[in-house]
Amino acid sequence: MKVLVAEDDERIADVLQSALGRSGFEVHCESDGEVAWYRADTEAFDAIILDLGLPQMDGLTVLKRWRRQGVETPVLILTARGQWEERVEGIEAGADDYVVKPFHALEIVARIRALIRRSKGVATPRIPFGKYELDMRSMQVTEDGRPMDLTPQEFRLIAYLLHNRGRTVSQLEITEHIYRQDFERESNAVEVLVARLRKRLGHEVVKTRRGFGYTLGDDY
Amino acid sequence: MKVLVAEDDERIADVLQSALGRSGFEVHCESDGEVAWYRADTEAFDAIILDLGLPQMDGLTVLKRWRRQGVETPVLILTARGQWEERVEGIEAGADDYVVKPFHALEIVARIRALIRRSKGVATPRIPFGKYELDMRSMQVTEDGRPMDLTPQEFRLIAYLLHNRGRTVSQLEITEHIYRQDFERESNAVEVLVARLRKRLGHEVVKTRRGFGYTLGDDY
DNA sequence: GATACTCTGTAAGCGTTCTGTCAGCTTGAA
DNA sequence: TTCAAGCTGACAGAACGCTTACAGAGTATC
Repeated sequence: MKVLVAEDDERIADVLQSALGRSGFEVHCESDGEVAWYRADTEAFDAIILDLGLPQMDGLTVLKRWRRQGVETPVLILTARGQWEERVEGIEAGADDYVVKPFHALEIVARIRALIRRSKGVATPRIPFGKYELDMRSMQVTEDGRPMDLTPQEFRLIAYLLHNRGRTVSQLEITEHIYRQDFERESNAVEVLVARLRKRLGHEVVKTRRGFGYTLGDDY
Repeated sequence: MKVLVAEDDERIADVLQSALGRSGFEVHCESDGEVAWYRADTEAFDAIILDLGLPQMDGLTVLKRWRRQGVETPVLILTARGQWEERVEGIEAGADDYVVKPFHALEIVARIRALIRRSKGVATPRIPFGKYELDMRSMQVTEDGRPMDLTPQEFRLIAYLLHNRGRTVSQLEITEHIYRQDFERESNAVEVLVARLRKRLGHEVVKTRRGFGYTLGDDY
């Protein structure tokens, strides 16, 4: 699950990033309102955490523009204590939930989970695929209930594929989502990783689309 | 889709070329401002990525000249972190979007996609045609929902035709948009490619206009 | 600390698929 | 009917992805 955190206070952003990251979310932070707007306009996030007091373009404006352009991603807004007018405006502008600062990071995690669950119409922390099941909370894949020992990289790959069911994801996209930013592009690391994942879960789990990338197999 | 990358830093140019190339774009690089200006003035690109700090003729000048001469191709400018004056000037000079260095290559790809989508007036990344549907995001063509396995080149061709619905596109134009820069012009590769696409989607999908080029079939 | 083990990226070799080339054929316009 | 434009099938080189072996980094164990 990919979450966008639009927050200019670096301390808060760090706390959110770490809390969400530990809970298995892929977190992307932006501190500038206009940049945040662009990103959610061009990339598919599963949820957005939006601070209303952002530089360049304030949160409310950003939110209104998203909704006007058809961005339906659930948005949780952060407001300062006592600013109830902001909350009202936020909800009217299309926010799905709000949290008042200061907050417990875990509360945010819980609410984001709930938002995503509602928006997808599914209980998301556990994703079944074939005879397997991926559990984002415990960061494990189980086969008929028995836990399988995937390596961290393997887990990230299958999680990413499962979260992008029905799409074909390119090697480049995989690289950018599960590797460091400065990662060597000409390497065949992704191919090797796919091979290793297949060795564990069966060859059909990941389907190759030559020249395009990879998808989940038809039965998953 | 043909994209011009005007960037003098060879490392950055390489990263962009590879990222865009893998995402199905036809990429042409120029490191010199004046040459870049000339190319976009004389050739039809679908989008341009422009570094503002170019030798010979700086990016802003290039951009202004294009706009003055009626070049309407969407332009995404690259600026160094913190140079917000540059961004403002760029937007005022007619840029459609900007990205701050350093950036994720995939972000550029997403934004270029969005720019092209907007400039062509195609609201959604999914374009239905007959019983088929083309999805630019997942890079797939589906028939009644079932995915078809087109090769990368076949996919680029049908995508280009769909983006130019109602027009007849010449073989030369196709060559310029979906092949490498240095591609041999006397080859009959386009004819072969059209034949292969027809074999997959049915003969009527692409109509030949002898002496002029190809269009989508009447029913599409 | 030494040793063994796991994880993960690199590199080389191989098979498969893709795609441009070519030669011969068909089609359509004048 | 003629002839250039376009079509088609065979082929071969290139591109792409898979596999395997290996090595360095990190971690656990004693």
